Amino acid sequence: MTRASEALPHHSSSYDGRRLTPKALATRTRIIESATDLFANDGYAAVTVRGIAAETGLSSGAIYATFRGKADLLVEAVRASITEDLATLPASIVKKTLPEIDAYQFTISSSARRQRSRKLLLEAAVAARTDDDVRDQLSTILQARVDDWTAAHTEWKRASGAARGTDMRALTTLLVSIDLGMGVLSALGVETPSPQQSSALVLQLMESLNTSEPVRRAPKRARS
Amino acid sequence: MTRASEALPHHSSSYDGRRLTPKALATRTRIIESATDLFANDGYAAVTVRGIAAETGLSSGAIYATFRGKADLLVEAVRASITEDLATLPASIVKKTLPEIDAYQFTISSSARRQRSRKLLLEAAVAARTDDDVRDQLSTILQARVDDWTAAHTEWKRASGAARGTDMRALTTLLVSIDLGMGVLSALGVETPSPQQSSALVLQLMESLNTSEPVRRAPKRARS
Amino acid sequence: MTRASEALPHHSSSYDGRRLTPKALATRTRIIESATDLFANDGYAAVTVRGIAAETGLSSGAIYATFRGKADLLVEAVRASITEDLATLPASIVKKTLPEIDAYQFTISSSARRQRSRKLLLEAAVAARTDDDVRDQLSTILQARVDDWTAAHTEWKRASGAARGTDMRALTTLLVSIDLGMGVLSALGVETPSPQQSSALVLQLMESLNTSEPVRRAPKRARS
Amino acid sequence: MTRASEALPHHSSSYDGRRLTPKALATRTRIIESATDLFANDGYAAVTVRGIAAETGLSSGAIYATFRGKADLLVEAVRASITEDLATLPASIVKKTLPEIDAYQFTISSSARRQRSRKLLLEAAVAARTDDDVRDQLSTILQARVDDWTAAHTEWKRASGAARGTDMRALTTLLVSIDLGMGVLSALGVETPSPQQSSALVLQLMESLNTSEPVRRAPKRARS
DNA sequence: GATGAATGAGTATTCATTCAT
DNA sequence: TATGAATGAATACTCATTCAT
Repeated sequence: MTRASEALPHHSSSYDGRRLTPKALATRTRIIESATDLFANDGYAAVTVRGIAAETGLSSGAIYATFRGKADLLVEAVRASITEDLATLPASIVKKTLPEIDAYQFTISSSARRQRSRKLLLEAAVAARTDDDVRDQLSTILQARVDDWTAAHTEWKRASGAARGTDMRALTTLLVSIDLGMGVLSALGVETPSPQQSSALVLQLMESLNTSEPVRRAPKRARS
Repeated sequence: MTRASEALPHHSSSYDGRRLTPKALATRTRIIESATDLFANDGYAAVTVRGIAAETGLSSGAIYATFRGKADLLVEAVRASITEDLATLPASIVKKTLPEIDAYQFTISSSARRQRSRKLLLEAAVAARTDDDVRDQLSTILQARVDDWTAAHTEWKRASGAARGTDMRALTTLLVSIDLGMGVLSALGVETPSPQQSSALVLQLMESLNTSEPVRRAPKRARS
Repeated sequence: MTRASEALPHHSSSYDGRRLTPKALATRTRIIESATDLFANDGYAAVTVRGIAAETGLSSGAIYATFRGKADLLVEAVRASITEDLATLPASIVKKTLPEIDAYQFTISSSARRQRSRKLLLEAAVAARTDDDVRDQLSTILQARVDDWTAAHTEWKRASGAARGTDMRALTTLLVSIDLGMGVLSALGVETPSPQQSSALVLQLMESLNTSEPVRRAPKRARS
Repeated sequence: MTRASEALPHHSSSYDGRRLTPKALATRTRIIESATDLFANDGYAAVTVRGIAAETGLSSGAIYATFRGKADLLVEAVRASITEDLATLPASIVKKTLPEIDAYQFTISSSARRQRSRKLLLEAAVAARTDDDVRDQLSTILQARVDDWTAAHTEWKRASGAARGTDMRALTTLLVSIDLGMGVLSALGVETPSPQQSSALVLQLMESLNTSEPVRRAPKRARS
């Protein structure tokens, strides 16, 4: 009876996709794409809602009919970006060993897509520091991603018998950190290693987990 | 595009320290300290020049007598923070091996000082993305630091004969990235490994550079 | 200056009721009812056309099929409210004397219906200050009501021989003013007299018109 | 030590006047005067902060250096208006009896000053309905004024022995209501009595309190 | 009749920065 | 050096209204 559907725009944008007119969904997608580009290139703070609207070919009001506001848009941009990232690898995933996959991530790390994603995450991190709501949402999204990746590494550990004594969550987080950290350095104008170099180092780290004793127990004579 | 670029006669704040009355220097230091705290805690964008002034016990106008503007203040805060970071370790540097020092960095990575520094750098990175002038200055400051650290690793490589075939700049950058990347994850509300875990992993990576063949040449059969 | 003045073909909403399908009439009535509630409770400025639509179970577009716009809705809400007010008393009108009726109005002045009406009129008054079209329409509606009431008092004066020298329009207006003025005070958070007290004072005023000489002629020695 | 004086603009504007640079005070007064005019003439909702600034010959930022915002400005405008109203009568207050003073208020009720004040109060009342903070502040200001006036009437009652059985607060509130109510009618485009007529009616009401028995006790046979 | 996606004008508010004192 | 009053540009967000379907 109460068709509050219009008055209170869905705005639970967190998971939507269903319950949206095809038209509305298309608009939503278009807006997210524009927003992602702008946030990543110009920086969250410097981007204007009007700018996003213009880029999308809409009026600023249209943005607010679909998203709660600029912050919500950022969160959704991150969500979409993460989702897309995951959907991008599959092709080679089955055929290689996990360490190779990890290393592969760095090989492609200079691709436009990956860079955009990394920049976006950087902007999101800073926005999250000030906006609790953003932080909470991003936390959920990203933690889930790390969890998935951790599970993959745990499975790899079990199957290969490698990395005895190494915490897979720590390892996974560290790998993600490297990627993000390079994004920070890059933003700061510091030279970062080439994809090949990063990739090689990461592979080396992963390999070392197979052979060497867990460092933890005998850090002093580890090399003897 | 470059904002704070107009050269005002009385401050080339980039390298100052000389040419300032003790009183002025004290004021300058106090301002930087307040600014660093605020930028790190509340975020660069959210911090107000007036807020910094208030925190320091000055009027906003007084800030502009010492710094070119908010952006300049950020750069100087980073410079001071970096300088302080370096001055903090020395004590133990001579007595341990480089890998242990690297690992040590992560051990103390949860100290208030280090966290503040990491947060500041995160804010700086994002600000640098929008402000070319900031980026240029920070680039110089940080590149120098990485260079120093790289030199230390290169020396270690030479002395220990370890890490054949590994690019020391890449390694150094990677180590710094891990630290910064964890700062990003932390800001995003994602759990990060404990200092012990990070430290152990890093040590393991460093150790592996001694034993194993350089991964680069034979990535496919690296573990055989 | 006159905003809602453009004459759209299908609604001269001013006097409608005829020329509408039963269904349309029902919708119209429902909308007015919702609008009245919202305007009175939340204030004209704070109420949204979409909010009214949602409350009514319609889309905002539907409102515009029936009313020229928000302002028109306000006018119609007032018209309906006034009409209803008049229809509410009749029962006792014949049995009591006019002064008693006047006093009675204040007795019931705290009823939900009366309060809503008073609040609506307050909002309307302020809206009318800015919107000439609204003002003109409300003026017509309300002036007519005061005229009716004035006529009743004039008849009473003639019949009872009371209130010699007193202008009945002035008296009527004053009685209405008291009611509205209390609404203003109430909105301002100022305590207003109880219905009993107001009622008693009004009755006393009316009574005084019977006994005392018209004050007008001898204001100076009035109390001697 | 903390000179937060600049960072947190005084903003306790409620009672200020002291602790303000002469210059600042002058600015403050000028702003209030402009705001009062605009609010009264164009209506609170229709008035723009920029408009007030322009009228005052300042930038919009200057307004916010002195007032919390538009709402605060409204409250202060009312406070100033009330204060000024009180300061305007004194001349004749001592020489006349209270009823005559009450009546006098209506005589001058068409003066520009009084009209402006009444319009302002009307706008304030409507704003108060939506903004609790405004309501609370206005409530305090106006309640105090009614209290003062009530005290005067109570004293008059005691001294003259008049108005036995009549609640002086109720009477006072009613007198104020009449004034405000006429403002509402006027805004609604309804004719209001001339100052003379209003004045005469009020005087008559007041006089009746002297002679007649309190209506309260014998409402039923009041006309017999 | 109704829907709801889209418009786009309108505005309060913030804040880095300047400058007369 | 310091103050703090003043500037004025910049922007997120709201909402009455329209119109293709």
